[in-house]
Amino acid sequence: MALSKGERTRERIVAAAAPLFNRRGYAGASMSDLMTATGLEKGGIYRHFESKDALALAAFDHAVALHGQRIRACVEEAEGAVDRVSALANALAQSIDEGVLAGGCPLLNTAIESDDGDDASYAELRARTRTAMRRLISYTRKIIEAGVASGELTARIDAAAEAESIVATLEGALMLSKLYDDPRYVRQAAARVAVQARQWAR
Amino acid sequence: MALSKGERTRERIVAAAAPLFNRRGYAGASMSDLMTATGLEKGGIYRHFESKDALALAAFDHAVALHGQRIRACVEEAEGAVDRVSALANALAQSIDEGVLAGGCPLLNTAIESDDGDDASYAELRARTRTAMRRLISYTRKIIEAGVASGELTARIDAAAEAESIVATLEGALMLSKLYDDPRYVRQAAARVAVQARQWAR
Amino acid sequence: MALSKGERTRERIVAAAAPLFNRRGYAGASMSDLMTATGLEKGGIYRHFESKDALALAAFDHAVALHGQRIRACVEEAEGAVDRVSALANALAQSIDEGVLAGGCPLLNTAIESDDGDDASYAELRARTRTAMRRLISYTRKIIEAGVASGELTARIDAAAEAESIVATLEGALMLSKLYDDPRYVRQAAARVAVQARQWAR
Amino acid sequence: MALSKGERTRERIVAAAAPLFNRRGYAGASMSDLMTATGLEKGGIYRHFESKDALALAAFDHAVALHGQRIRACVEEAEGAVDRVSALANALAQSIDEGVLAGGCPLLNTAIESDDGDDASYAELRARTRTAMRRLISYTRKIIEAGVASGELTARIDAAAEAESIVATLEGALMLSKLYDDPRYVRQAAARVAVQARQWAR
DNA sequence: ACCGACGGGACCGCCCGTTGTT
DNA sequence: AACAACGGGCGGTCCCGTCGGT
Repeated sequence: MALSKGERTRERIVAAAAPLFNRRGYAGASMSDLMTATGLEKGGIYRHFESKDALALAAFDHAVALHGQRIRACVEEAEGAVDRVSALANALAQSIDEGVLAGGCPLLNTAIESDDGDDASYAELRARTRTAMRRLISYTRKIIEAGVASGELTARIDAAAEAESIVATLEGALMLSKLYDDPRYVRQAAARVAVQARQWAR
Repeated sequence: MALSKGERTRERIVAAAAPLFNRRGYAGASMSDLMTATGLEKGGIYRHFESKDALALAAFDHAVALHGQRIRACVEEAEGAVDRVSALANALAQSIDEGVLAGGCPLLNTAIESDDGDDASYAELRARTRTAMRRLISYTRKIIEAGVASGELTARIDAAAEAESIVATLEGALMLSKLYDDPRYVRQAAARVAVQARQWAR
Repeated sequence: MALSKGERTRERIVAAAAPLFNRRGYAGASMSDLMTATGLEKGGIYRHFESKDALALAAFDHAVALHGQRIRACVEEAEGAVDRVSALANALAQSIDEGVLAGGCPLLNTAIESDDGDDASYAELRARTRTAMRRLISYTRKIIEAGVASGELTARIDAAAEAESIVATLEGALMLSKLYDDPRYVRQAAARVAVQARQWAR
Repeated sequence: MALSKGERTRERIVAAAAPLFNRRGYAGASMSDLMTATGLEKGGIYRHFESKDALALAAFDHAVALHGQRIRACVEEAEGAVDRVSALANALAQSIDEGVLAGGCPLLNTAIESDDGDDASYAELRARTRTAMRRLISYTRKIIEAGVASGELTARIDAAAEAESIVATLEGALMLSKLYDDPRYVRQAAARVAVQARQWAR
């Protein structure tokens, strides 16, 4: 399918910018960094994005899309709610692996960086983070609800609350794993989520 | 009074800088911000700190100390492992309340901001965050262990793993509450931790 | 035309910076001074030089090149060792003339300013000054040696020592002329050098 | 004899400031440097000098006095114009020795640093340098004149011109010795001066 | 007599963004 | 479509000097 040269360049820029923003943060990544990462001069970048903010948003969307795709891919390989919940936990846990998206889970990073209520330039980034996080929680909830509907999981659980808890636990564990540069924390958290899912199945 | 004028000013600066750094991040808070926050000119600040980095570290230590004191105070009011674990969860959950320390839990914030391995200026901040987080987890573990030792809690649990899980869950929930500006997430997480602690008591 | 716009601007900056550094010294000339001298904003200058140091080095090289060219031009007009030595002395003496290079002999200035052993930022400047001075002395020596070889000058003189002495005398006299804003000292020194050269010819 | 405590401190400051200014230059030595060199706080220094300029002038005078005393002491040990001229040359050559006055001959240094005609703050320093240099040349001239008057030296020489030439040569050689961190240049220059003085005696 | 606290300003370096120019 | 040149401004740091205190 035909992307024009300009569109391909745009994609290249976004793909190069995403890990950079994810590692250094939106404010921490400079146009200089982006220039070296993309191999383009400033003019070349500004041709495709009207501002650094606009590029940051595109890069964030790209990162979130990658992140979401990987999670959905893992989940859809599994069958049944228990396995799917486990798969989702494992997939989220893999966010720390370099190679997936350098810098870890973009939702976590952006949620923390863009939390300053005053700053206007973060508003849109924050809004998108909220939406993406909502989607992640909602996706988790639907997996649980499907399990309940099919009878695989007990009806006594509150799917919405459990979904929030799962995401919170995993993101918190991701933070610890990043802090200590040690995957143990997320792995353990993912294992716990899997255990709990199995308990819901009894 | 034991503090000289300079020492008092130093404390004032640190006290004013701590929430600023905690909200805007270490890189995001500028010396200009610090000047307006402290009411001092740049020269006055640099009299007490040899660099912005040094001030940031002092402010971080201050924030962590405040954070830790508040938690310990809550915990020590409670009796018994179950209540103490619940108290700790509630105390951590209060980190989002403005008024305690604007900007939320400093450990969470710094862990995320200082995660770029390359940056040399973050190294010390990161090291201190690790130590402080280790202490928080360790403190939690000791509460559980004391409960096990006294027979209040079942010996079947792995205190270290549970402590890590509790902290991860609460920090992850703090992130969600900050993202959505809604205390619901942390409150729910704290409630869950309390429920689980009660289950260990049976 | 062989120079691009950027290269021309770079030359303009160097040409404007050279007399400024030569007059005020490397540390004494500020970026503000350079901005007004070049008519560019800081951003425009930093486009062409990565630091003030780099610009200072380029300006020094430029000054030395100008200085050397003028001397060589004077010397090459003369025939015979005696006249050439005299021409070199006169050319060096002209270093004080404003219009040639404001601020006097760059070798003298830089040798004095960059003499603090501790300062790292002066190291390269100092190294280049040494090289340039070595070249000046060496150039003088070769003129004398050529005179000896052709039989014009007596073989009893030590060309290397005489070259050093000539340069030392002229530079010292330049210093006096600058101090008193009076060309008498260098003129007299140049005259002496010429007299001595004539004595070598007998 | 009785100097008050304040006067002694003042002397201490000047003695500590002199080598510092001589090495780093007037502008290059900061009040911070002076504080560490003197062991005093800023307030302690400004109690005795109304400005950095005033201290610099006092330090310059001190340096020049030291310098002059050493030279006169060397000269007065010698008898006869030839030996005295040689002694003066040797004494001046010793200016490069650390331990005498770190940073070399203060006249040379100040003459070069304060040569920017525009700068008002250098005016007084420059004026004093002129006076001190005039004195040095004049002192040299008088030694020669005394030799002529006593019949030790030929009357065919122009004492004033020879004095200027001697000082110029030695200062120029000092510059070379400082540049290359090699006493050879000044030593050779001093030897040449001695040889010439002996020729005047025939 | 000396210390310590602070102000206000200048320093260099880097930032992001715009505008000609290939 | 991309580069290269440049503007204007803010970043942290260090400067010199004053002034209240001891």
